[in-house]
Amino acid sequence: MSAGRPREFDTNAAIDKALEVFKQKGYEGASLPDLTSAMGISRPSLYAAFGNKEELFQKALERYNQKMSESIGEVLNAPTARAAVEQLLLNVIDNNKCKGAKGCLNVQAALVCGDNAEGVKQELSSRRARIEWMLRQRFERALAEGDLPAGTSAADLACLIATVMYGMAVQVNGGIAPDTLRGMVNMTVAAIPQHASQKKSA
Amino acid sequence: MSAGRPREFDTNAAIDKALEVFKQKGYEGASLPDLTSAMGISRPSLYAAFGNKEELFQKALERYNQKMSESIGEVLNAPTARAAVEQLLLNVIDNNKCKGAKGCLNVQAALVCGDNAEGVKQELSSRRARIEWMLRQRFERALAEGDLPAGTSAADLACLIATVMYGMAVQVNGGIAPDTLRGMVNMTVAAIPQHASQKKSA
DNA sequence: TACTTTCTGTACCAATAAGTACATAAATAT
DNA sequence: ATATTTATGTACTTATTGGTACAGAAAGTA
Repeated sequence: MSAGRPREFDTNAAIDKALEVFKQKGYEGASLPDLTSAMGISRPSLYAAFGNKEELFQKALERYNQKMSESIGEVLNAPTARAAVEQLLLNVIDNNKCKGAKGCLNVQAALVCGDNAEGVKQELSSRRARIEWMLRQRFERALAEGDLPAGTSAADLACLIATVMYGMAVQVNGGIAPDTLRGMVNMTVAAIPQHASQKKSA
Repeated sequence: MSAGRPREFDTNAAIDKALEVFKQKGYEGASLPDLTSAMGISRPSLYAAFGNKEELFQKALERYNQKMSESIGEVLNAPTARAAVEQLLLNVIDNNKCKGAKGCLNVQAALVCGDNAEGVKQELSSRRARIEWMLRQRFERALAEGDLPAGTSAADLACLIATVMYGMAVQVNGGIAPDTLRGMVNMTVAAIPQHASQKKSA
């Protein structure tokens, strides 16, 4: 181990605590006292370990998106686009059932902000775009495999699913019981184009 | 006219200016200097005329939702649920084509916030619920009229359309070109249940 | 004209924001 | 044991936040 007094807290655990605060209050709404008290460390320790508030946020954001990408990547391995989307949206429901901050960091951390946080806002927008791109890739594959009917726009479908996901983040953030979203998830899944032969009657 | 020096600015015009700022930067992100400079009035004038920042916001919010309700109410007069939804979502696109702050005040003004703004956040949530309720009412009527197939859940459908609307707010706020949303609006409209006899082939 | 009422602008206040200086504590390296 | 390196906690600084006191200006009323 390198010389010097060892850090008394676990860096990743601290980041996870910070992530919760950012998710709950947003980037700007999370004050330094909010963060330090949740992380259980003093202000100078935070600065020593993470640089500053924005760098801390970026690290939390990176961690969040790493888990997110991994989870989505797994889900998109489902055999059909339809099954993948269903699991994707049901996961959103599940992830918001456990106690803790509700919603999606990529959506709500800085949807709007003061001038100082414009950079953060843009970063979030690009993170969302990345996820939308994953969806699109999956749908293009489905199209190539004949899983989705020819003529379907992978881009439009990806946009729809992403849009529904963002909307779900707003809904759960607003306090809706996650399970209440089940029905609308089913309708969304049903909206995915399929070949006439696959359609089941109501 | 009542005695005393007359106000040198138009109250409603000032509120509209404030509304733009709140839409762009959110309730907390909009600083007093941001507001006063946009409104073209001094800080004490703002306080004299509107009370304080939160009251000003509430007035802006009320104005926004008044226009919103009116517009949605009109759109929902369309003969079918499907036509109503289509126009509703196309209006979202149109409203974000003109320059100015993008998105929806009810969604982004305080999706997350510091402790002081919890009240505002809740108010926004209830404003959204009110709009969702309008949708639901319309769908229940459609159900009663046989416009929507029996067995359709008006609540779930209202939830879906509202969720898509919120998601669209996130999308346009993130900088997407409004027209890019056209395709996904079409898919959303196509997702509205209809009788088998009405379905047109792809 | 004098008086009252209300608005406007400068200049301020207390509270809080993010960020840091510095002395001290705790570890490793020699 | 001593020196070195790094972490910690108290206490501070500067900038900005929302909010206000107060003097002066502009109107109506008598």
